[in-house]
Amino acid sequence: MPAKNDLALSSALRISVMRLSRRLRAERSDTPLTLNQLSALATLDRHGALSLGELAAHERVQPPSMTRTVDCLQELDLITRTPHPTDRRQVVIAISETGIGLLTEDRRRRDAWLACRLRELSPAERDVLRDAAPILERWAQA
Amino acid sequence: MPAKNDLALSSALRISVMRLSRRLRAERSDTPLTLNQLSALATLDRHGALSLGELAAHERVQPPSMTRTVDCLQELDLITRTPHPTDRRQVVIAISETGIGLLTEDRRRRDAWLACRLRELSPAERDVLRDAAPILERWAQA
DNA sequence: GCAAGGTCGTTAGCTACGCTAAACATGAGG
DNA sequence: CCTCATGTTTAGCGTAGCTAACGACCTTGC
Repeated sequence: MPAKNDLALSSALRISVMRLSRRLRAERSDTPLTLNQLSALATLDRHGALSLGELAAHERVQPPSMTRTVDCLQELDLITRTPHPTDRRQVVIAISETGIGLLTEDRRRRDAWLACRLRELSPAERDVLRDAAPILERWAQA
Repeated sequence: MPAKNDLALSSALRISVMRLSRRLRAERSDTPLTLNQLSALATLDRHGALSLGELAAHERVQPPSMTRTVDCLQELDLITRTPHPTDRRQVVIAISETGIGLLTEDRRRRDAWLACRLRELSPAERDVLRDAAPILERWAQA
């Protein structure tokens, strides 16, 4: 398969991903959190406490952007900001009990749109996406 | 496979898609156009002239958002706004010669990041994405 | 005909969420 | 100490989505 097909494929993927992200952004549940805030919270849940810079790197975002996200999460008592034990420049962000509660409570409801779409697929199609997800994930982190 | 795996899958897909869209937005080429403007232009190229409302629907966007996108494209003479022949409320948007030129000229350069990533994949992985793309595309349009 | 109400596009104003540049605070080394 | 590097925040900007409201225009019912 020559490069021509790859170009068409990348174009299709690009447009689909952009539209799907818009779609997902609109399909958020009734929590007060945006998808980005939820994503940061989930990252803290999965990886444990992180410095602001590490969290920003995980979310592929510049530190100033993460500061604002964290500000909002702290406002809602979903995370805690504590000074780093040895390096007082750093700030350690950790998910709070309230945050964990919201996350587990929300995991049942969020992704409703995607989960619903998944159920509409054939098993073969689901398998395709199961294979594709790690590739997209790798790209998103690269 | 029970619903639990589907939930994990939808969660992984959601986060990947959101991060990838951020990534793609940052990796735009040196054209003066954003990815959304390019997407709208490509839609006009593929589907021919559309009313603003139709174009907005195609792009899964509300009409006011599309008005602004189209304003910008018209500023650059990439599209034309003409009154609808019979219904003077509507506006017909069509890609211009300049727009087609920019599109074909740009198709070679854009998607560089994704195309580059595609080349890094094994043939099997490319096939996975080739299968996955239509599914994502269907979702994005649904 | 013509007034009432619906549709299409635009304008105005809001929010979310990225970014860079620069300020501030702290740590490390000469 | 003084300087320079590093981590976070502040300030300001840009893009792109949304809803609400408005004007222009069609359609319909009287």
